[in-house]
Amino acid sequence: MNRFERVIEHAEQHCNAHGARLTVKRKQVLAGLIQSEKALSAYELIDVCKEQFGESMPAMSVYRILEFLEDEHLVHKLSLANKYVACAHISCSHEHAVPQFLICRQCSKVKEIGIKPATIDELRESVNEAGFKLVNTQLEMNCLCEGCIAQAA
Amino acid sequence: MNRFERVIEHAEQHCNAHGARLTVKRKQVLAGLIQSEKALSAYELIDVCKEQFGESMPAMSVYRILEFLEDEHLVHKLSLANKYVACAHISCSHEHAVPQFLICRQCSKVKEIGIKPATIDELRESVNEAGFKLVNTQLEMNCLCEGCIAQAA
DNA sequence: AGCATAAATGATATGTTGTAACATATCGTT
DNA sequence: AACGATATGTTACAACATATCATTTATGCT
Repeated sequence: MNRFERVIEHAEQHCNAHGARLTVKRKQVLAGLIQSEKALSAYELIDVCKEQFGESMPAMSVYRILEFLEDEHLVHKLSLANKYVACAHISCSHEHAVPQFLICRQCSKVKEIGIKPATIDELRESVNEAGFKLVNTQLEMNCLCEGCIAQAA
Repeated sequence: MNRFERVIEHAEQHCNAHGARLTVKRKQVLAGLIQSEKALSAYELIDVCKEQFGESMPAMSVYRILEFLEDEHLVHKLSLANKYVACAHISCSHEHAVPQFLICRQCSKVKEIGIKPATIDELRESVNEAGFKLVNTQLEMNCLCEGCIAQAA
């Protein structure tokens, strides 16, 4: 069983564990995201599904499915780019912290990282000083990835 | 001269200083943003301009003007919310650092803050460790503002 | 002033992202 | 089989954004 299959397997077990159903369509959308290895817009995902599974996939369905997958923490929405990316830790057993995302503006490759809690605390402190409260600590940052840096040089 | 007029005055001088033209339309768009005191979408801004100046303002013009105002650092685009906000420091004389934004998800009020350079450095360090490079340090964070927190309580 | 040029705006069309509302299909239970 | 609950399909449209070409307005030059 390769890495991809293991991740899907994990996702399935995760859903089964609390009565959520990872249906065929949902599995296709998740698979499309995982295999593309980068952030995709909902409409790009439609194209990927068409290519890979020959199935028409209405926009509405994709959005609904993405919402389901988000609720299951299998997918993250990147508001900064209006794109969606598979969670990098589907097959990890440990509890997940709220992640931070580095988004390559050139190629949409995404790295999901965990910033040091101390740094996050400092950020939260700055926010509190301004009289606001963070609703979550999901940070999204516009970056360039290694590959695109090398290419630019 | 009230605060609003002073800011517009500053914006005008800023543009004149390097041959950029703060035309009537551009001034209206900027004024609309400043007076609303929160982030507005381009289309909300069209409505504001219609109300305040009775002028029709095609979407295309608003986007062009927003782009101009961004280039002049008079306006910031908030990608997290697809909205635009007037720079909070138009009438400051000091050099501007790249700002960070706290966006109230309830009411679109925005606070422009400067996070401690040390914290930003730590963030950048985390990004570098992941093999990425920040293209800028404009952070946008989903928050609740004081007013909306009070209301929710 | 008159003219050439560039900058700004207008007008129209279209692309992209996302949702509302209602219809149909599928699954699980009794 | 009948029912309720969940999932998906269909259509239409709202909201956000850009492309392209025409027209108008400002500016510099002779």
